[in-house]
Amino acid sequence: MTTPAPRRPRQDAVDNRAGILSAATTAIAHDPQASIDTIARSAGLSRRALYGHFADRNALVTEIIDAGAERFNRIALSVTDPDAQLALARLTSLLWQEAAHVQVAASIALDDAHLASTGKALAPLRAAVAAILQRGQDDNTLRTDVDVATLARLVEEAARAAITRVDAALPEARSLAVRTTLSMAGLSWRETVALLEQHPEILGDPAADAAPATDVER
Amino acid sequence: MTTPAPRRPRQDAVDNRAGILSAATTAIAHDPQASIDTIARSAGLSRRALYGHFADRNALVTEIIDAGAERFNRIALSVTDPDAQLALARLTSLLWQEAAHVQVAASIALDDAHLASTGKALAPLRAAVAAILQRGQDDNTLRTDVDVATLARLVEEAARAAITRVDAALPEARSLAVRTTLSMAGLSWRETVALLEQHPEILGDPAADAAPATDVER
DNA sequence: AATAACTTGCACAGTACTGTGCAAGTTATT
DNA sequence: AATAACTTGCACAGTACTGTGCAAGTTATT
Repeated sequence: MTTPAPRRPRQDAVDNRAGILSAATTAIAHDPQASIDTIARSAGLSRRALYGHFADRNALVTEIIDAGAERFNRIALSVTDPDAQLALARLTSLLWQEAAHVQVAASIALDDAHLASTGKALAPLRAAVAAILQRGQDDNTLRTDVDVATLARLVEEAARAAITRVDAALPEARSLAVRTTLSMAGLSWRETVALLEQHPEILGDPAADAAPATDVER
Repeated sequence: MTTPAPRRPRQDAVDNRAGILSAATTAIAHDPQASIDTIARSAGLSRRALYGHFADRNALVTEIIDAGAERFNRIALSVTDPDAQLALARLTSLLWQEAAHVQVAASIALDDAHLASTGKALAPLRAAVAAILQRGQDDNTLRTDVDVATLARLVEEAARAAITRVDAALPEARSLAVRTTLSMAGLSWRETVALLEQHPEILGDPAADAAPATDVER
């Protein structure tokens, strides 16, 4: 006998799998301990069907973490401003756009059960942040009263607070996240406001082209 | 028949009750979902005995929240500096001393199950913080690019981050908590360092009376 | 010394899950 | 139209708890 026809997965199954991941992302962002039943039902499936797509809860959570982490790490690599203040501002602004996924990371990252795997997945992002902060300390554009490792943690927490504890629907939410992060990095609020006025493209304002002194490479 | 002799509780029972509260404070700070068994055993008692002192898990948690909140609220009332920057610095410094209790509050406050009761208990503290921030915005000594309510949340999160995410055993932990809070309130890190140099008593350093210009950088 | 107060250990009922097996259905693909 | 792939619903075993009752033991207080 030959190999049994290797048919590829049915389209509805592919969609359902994606639906589960999406539902789980939302549900877990809301409550890291959301039950399998809650997730399955909010994806329009039975609990039993979910186990046809994921071996167990951990497999599902791991896949969400990895997917989210990959987006973050990709963003981190895309930020290349030599100026540390600008780099930190741009990174925060870009990450904010991924708010839904960031919230998952924020929730799971605080969950002891997955601390280790989350940490590994986010390593590139954290390395990028540490590099930016180190650069800023070296040329004295960011605070030097805290060592880089501690500063990285504080900046991460500040960003997390701004993203998870402020209504993302507010028009100034994104700007607030950026200003919060820069505050934690040592700038006064006036410096931060001035910086963002000089670089309106950081906040992705489409009507910001006509701004006075915009001269940043693309 | 007369009333059955109203004897007061035995000393060992009083001690055990206090021991449970103390063990629960520590355990819950570490993990808000710590089980009754874990708490009872770490207090050196059986799970069954704990139920002799508290009706259920909620009664225990409520008592911890209320006790912690009372300490915080008392501290908040004791801070009377007219200068908003100083007031915020002193408040943070004093609260930091209650680290163990702060950590419980930090953990429980993030726990949806007790969000409401924690909020009610901490209302006086939050009102005091809001008053300080409002004062600082009125006389332009704190940032005015964020409304008071949002700023209060961000400052609270910054303090929480500095207290829970940094090793409290480090000698500079307390100073760090204060600097973090002031950063979030809009000051640059240099302004913060200067403020603390001018008011060494805020950090409660006993040998800081004569200190002219202690270098904070390392 | 007497005794009320307290603690322990065990059994038990209840809750809220996770993960698996299986038969009976439904649906996409060939 | 045939069929492999998928989903459902149900039953079941297992885990990790919470909270209660009760008998037997221990300890502080009178």
